[in-house]
Amino acid sequence: MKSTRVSIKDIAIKVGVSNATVSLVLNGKEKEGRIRKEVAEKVLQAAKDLNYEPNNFARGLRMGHSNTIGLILADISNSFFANIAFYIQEYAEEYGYSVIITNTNESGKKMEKMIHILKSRQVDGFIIVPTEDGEDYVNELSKTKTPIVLLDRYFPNLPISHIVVNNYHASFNAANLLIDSGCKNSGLIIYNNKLPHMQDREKGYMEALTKKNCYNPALTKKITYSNIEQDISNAIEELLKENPKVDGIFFASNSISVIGIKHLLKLGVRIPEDIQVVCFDKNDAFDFIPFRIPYVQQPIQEMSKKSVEVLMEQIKKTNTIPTTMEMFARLSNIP
Amino acid sequence: MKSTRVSIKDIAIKVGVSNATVSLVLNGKEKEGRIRKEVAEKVLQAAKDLNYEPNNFARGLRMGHSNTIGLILADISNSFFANIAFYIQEYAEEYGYSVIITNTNESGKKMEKMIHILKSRQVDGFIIVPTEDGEDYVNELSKTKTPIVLLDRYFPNLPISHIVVNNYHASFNAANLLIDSGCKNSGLIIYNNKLPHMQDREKGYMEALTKKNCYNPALTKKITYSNIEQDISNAIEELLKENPKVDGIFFASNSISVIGIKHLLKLGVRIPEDIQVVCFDKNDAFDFIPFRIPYVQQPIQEMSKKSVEVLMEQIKKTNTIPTTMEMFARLSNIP
DNA sequence: CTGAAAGCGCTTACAG
DNA sequence: CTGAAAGCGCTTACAG
Repeated sequence: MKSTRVSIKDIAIKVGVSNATVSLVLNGKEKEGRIRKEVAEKVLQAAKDLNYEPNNFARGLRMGHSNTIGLILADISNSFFANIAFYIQEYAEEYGYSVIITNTNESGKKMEKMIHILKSRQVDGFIIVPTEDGEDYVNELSKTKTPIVLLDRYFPNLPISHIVVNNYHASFNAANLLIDSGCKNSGLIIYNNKLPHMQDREKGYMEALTKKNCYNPALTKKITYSNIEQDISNAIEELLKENPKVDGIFFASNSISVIGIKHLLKLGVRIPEDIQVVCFDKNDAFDFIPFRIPYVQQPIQEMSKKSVEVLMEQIKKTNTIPTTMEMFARLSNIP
Repeated sequence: MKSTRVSIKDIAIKVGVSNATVSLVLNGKEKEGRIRKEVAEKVLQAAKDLNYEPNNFARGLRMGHSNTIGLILADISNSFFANIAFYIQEYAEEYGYSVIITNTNESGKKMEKMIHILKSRQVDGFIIVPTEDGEDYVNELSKTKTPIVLLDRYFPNLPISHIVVNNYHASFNAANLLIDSGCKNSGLIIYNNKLPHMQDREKGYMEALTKKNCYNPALTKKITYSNIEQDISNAIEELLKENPKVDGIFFASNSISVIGIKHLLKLGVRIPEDIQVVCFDKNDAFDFIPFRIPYVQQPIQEMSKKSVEVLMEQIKKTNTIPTTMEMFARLSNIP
């Protein structure tokens, strides 16, 4: 079913002026073209009467840009990223940009595919939460001089703008909260991921405990995203069986937290009496528990806002050097 | 920063053939054009070497379609809709379509704006979860013969395809579950929304209770989306204060459930000992509670799949009559 | 088997 | 103050 489209030409004919005049008026450039007021008003009226909608393809083809940014998320079902998507859309709109949201499920191959789809759709820039195995694709993309901002994660070897949280600092504080609350045998459940954002979380945790002489490497459990439920279940059981004295756990991501707490509760572990828990990122489900679970609160709104700002700067200017921004997270919901 | 674009022409020059030949090869139409194999291979190789990416604007302008569908959601932060977005994207991809996801926050004005944005981006069709006050905008849009599928909600007066759940039936069953579990004084917390999907939920609940002679209109509390937290808090307090015998509550939507349960727990109400609860839609947070909460499980994946299928049919064919599809939800997680 | 050419709907430098 | 015309990059009917 093809809808009958009204073009600039139709308006021009109806009003009895040229395409150029209509285009000028419709784009609010009456002054530049010094169009007479009466003409401008007639054009506007005709556009309304005919129910004119501009054709973005023609415009984009001519102008060479789309006023669209491509957002590549690693896991849209994760509420942390869902929130990011929401805010990025809000801020992009302020600049007159739309956002095409795509999802990779932490797969590099899927990321490559999404990059292609978005490129062919002529997005003016990318905001990417890259996957662990996606460095080459991001690098390839950046070689084409496309504006890119990496969000939440980054590749240390690529000179590409990125907005991240100081993960080391956040984890360091989270670990200290456990220690200060009396935990002598804290465990960590974290992704087996070589990207610095995850490495930093592990390092922050490790160094905090080491400083207080209570770091035990056996209590750090690495899990994979692709087998998250089973891996966490195993990790927790190992932690409890091998080390019956475990009295604290730091869950190093949003999805790990949700699944981790679920398993603890299922096993009848009392939080915080038996085991104290600190999480990375907030989750709505925390409201369902009759006790407070402290968490690392990332400045999601600020991060989203900045990523749009930095991207816009890159899109507008011809030559920008990469902008790196590190934000600080703070502990929240401390009992 | 404008990236240097490679066009079909560049390939044509490099290989020494015409634009037409390149285009034919690139679109896999060698046979139609009966291009020689050697030429085709050369073209393909050159495209690779030059890192060619097709320009969707030019293609869309010429072809008159975008291979993109616009998805208008009422509340992207609601996991029910977030899931729908995920599945629709997956299924659309199978047809070679991309999805632009937008959000209205239950505002009709915002919906109007999103329709305009998506139209100007030449989407080939719309999948819309409409807002209560959005009937006129949807009606206006449908007059332009644009393919539309309404999802989850619909307007009874508009002859537009829609995929919904049989809400009456689902609520009827949910109410009966409360009754069968021994509830004599059930309450309902539901949106004050005149759209049939919500009306049906109320009606199903009401009629189930009426049949068993235990319907008490005072125990039905209407709340608004815009003031959801406060309204639910008030509704629950009223329910408990005015009717100390309340022994069951049906929360008629996903977001109502989450907030409602949170408030019940905060007030120290024991579920299900003091009050039994049934919810519309599943929520991850349910996993955090050491008891089972039954819920109406909508076939999200099927609904998403069907909405894409129906939309594709409308896009492909010139004249289709509206398709209405009602699916059945079932009660899940019954203790 | 392949090329030349028109045209999709815009915007903009240029001419008047 | 306004119009005629070129051109963005593609696809396709037509001619050869």
